Amino acid sequence: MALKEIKTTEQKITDAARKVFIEKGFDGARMQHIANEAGINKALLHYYFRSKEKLFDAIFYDIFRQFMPKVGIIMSADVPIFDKIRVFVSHYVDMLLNNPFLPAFVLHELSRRPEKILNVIKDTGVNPEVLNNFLKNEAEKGHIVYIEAAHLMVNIIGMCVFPFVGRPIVQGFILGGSSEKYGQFLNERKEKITEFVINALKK
Amino acid sequence: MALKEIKTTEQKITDAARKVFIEKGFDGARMQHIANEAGINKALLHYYFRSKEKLFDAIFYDIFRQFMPKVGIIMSADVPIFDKIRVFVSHYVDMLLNNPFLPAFVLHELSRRPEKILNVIKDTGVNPEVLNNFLKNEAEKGHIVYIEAAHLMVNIIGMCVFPFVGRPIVQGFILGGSSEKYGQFLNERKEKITEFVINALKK
DNA sequence: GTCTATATCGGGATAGAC
DNA sequence: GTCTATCCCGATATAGAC
Repeated sequence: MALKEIKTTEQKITDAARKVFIEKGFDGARMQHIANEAGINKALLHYYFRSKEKLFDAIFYDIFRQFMPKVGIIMSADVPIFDKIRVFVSHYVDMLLNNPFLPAFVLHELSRRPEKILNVIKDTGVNPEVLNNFLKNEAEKGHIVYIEAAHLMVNIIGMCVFPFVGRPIVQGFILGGSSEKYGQFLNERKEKITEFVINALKK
Repeated sequence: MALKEIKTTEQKITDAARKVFIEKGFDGARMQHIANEAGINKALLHYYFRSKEKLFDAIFYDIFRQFMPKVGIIMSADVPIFDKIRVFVSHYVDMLLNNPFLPAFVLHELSRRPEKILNVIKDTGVNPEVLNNFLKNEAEKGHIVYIEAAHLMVNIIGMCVFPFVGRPIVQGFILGGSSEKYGQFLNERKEKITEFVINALKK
């Protein structure tokens, strides 16, 4: 964000909505709260977006895109497989560190209203076929053991996402409650995940 | 459930509450809906449990316990490490297959009200120290590469849970939308996860 | 475009009869 | 213990002045 920027009212609203929705979820969010956060009043929300639902839709797509890993882009780079993985995990975990509450929000809203995904399937495509062929190829060359793209992707994303979406469990149970330990744990994740995945793929 | 069982009203209520809360989340659930599901009326809900919040608390602990992996029990069995992992993943994924919407619910509610975890920290302890010592031991014997218990557990749980909590994404994007493919994918998970983890731990 | 005031309704909670 | 009827607040949404 630039320093002297002047936000339009619409931007103020969407910024506020984004924040409150992520924090509270659709059902838990209050229009009043969003208005306060934006420094305006409720009526204006409805002037710009006709309903809570429409306001939600207006922000959800962007949030979803942010959550969706940029698998395609990274995978198409012309670097060895292990480097691809390193780069992907590093980028993705960085995004999560900057938006720690994003995964819980996206996953919950999608679970509650799976239809929403239809509004959102556009250019967000992941195309596992490309990755699949690549993996097959690498396996034939003997660089890695064979694994289907879908399973590999779900494995990696699951490992990246869980510490965030399951923070209370990880911090409270696995790490004994300490918030410092949790921070430390997160810092180690990138490396640990990369290591783990690469080991799993080695012959 | 036995065939001729006679449910007490309280059981009818908690069963209904469990179902509706898991489906809709706390904020999305309606007392009316729960009453309908239980075949009674709203007033009776308040007669048994004084408030929505208290009703929620009454069911949440059990659900949470179900979600928490029984790491301790399985890990204390006197079998080789790879068998432990096999058994754990198998048990845990089976539970998820039987309760596919449970993880999204638990993770969302805990994220929204992390204090709730205090009500729930009782005998659910996981004790990673035991597992940690075990892993250290196995590593020293040269059976596996060393890995911290916390990271291993988070890795495994993340891989198990993500296909469920992220169903719309997995099915919609990674698998192209087909619900058959998704079912097939789930069936493969147990084996794929076990394989992946064991490979990652091998020297 | 932005505000205040208000309509409208849904949903949690209670009163009270049976 | 279980029901019907009702209270009452909070939240979305709209009307209308400026």
